Amino acid sequence: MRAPKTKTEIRREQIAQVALALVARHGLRAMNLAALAGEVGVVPSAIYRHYPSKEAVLDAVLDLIRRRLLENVENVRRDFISARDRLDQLLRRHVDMILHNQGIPRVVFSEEIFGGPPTRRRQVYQVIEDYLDRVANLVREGQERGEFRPGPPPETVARMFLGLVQTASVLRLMSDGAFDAARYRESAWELLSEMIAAPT
Amino acid sequence: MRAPKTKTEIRREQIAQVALALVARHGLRAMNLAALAGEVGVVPSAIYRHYPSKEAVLDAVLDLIRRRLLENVENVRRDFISARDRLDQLLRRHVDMILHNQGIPRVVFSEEIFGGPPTRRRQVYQVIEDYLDRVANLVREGQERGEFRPGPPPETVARMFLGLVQTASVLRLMSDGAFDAARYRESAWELLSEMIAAPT
DNA sequence: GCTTATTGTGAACATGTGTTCACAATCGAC
DNA sequence: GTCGATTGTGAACACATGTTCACAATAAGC
Repeated sequence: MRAPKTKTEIRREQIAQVALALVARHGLRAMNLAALAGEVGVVPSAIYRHYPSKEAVLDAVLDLIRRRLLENVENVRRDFISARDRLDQLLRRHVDMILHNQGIPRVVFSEEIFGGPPTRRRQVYQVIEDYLDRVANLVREGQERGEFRPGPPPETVARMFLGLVQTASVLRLMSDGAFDAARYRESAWELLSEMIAAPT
Repeated sequence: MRAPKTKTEIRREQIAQVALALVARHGLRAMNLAALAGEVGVVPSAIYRHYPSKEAVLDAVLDLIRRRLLENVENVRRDFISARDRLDQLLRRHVDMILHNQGIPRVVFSEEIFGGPPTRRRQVYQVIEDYLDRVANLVREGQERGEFRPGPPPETVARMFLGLVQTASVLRLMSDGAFDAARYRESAWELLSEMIAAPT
């Protein structure tokens, strides 16, 4: 049973997506060439027709993640006006995304990232910083409009925001899904939004 | 150059500590038997005189981490009275500990934990839950004493507390030490403590 | 339809790493 | 000091995994 020949652009995309899905289900370690090729329906050496190395596949996966993260911010900007709504919805979507695709935190916090070449670490750090910047901007705008009180540094709030997602995803992963991430998000957001809100 | 014979209890302890240090410096992947044995000053197969497997060494490392984490809570309880001081100091010490020994987050969030046998994941989850319980208790006591306002659920506050540490440690790791974790802790704690404080 | 570039295959190779085992050195009890 | 138990050594093994390469099948251009 030979796999049908497919144009390399399409295969590249397919491989990246399958890779992300693999990581989501069983961790980065499960993203080995045997499993990856198997899931694609191809033999391991065929991967090298489309990527020069496994490292390159990982890069593609990281790019996939980057795009999805920043896309969330843009969508929220488009769909909502008030800073509070935007943050609320962004948190909601970010947590949802991570619950449905645990590959993202698994990749971002993985050994291969920390232990790998410094280039990759910087690359991932850049993605996170980008994301943090945009969240901080949402906060800053809210302060300028008088929705939020001016005291809290937007960068700090953005990082605490990220902390909520991190905690939710780690506890979820650790507890085998038993941890109720949605409820935690709700409860924590109530406190966080109250913390930054303008006094009534 | 033959290594001196050492009683197994001492070697066991030594191996666990060296293992944790190795992870701290270069990630869990660096904790392989070659490096581990080399650092101990022994040949790889000698490790098996003291541990039945590498898995068992990891277990010992986890136990080391568990002890250090809970020890922090106890010390803070002993040294301070007010709930606010206790939380402040605990956060301070926890962040310090992680900055000085990044092996801890590296182990706790690593692939080997998530991907390994469910037993180990539950074991780590238990440690985190224990820790969260104790932090929640500090918060609860503060509320009962009137130091903190009664609204915020102690469990949520405890998880947000953990989120601060997580974010600090991840950003620190990612940025190659450039991220100023101490300043973030300070800034975030100011917001968090204000959030839970009793109205003046 | 023929040619050429592209994609897929299977086998082999290199490497890193956990583990076992027979043997040697050393320590402790008597 | 002798003897048995404990600890350390070196070599070999098993296994997973990334990678290469010669060859086969297929798609695309003319």
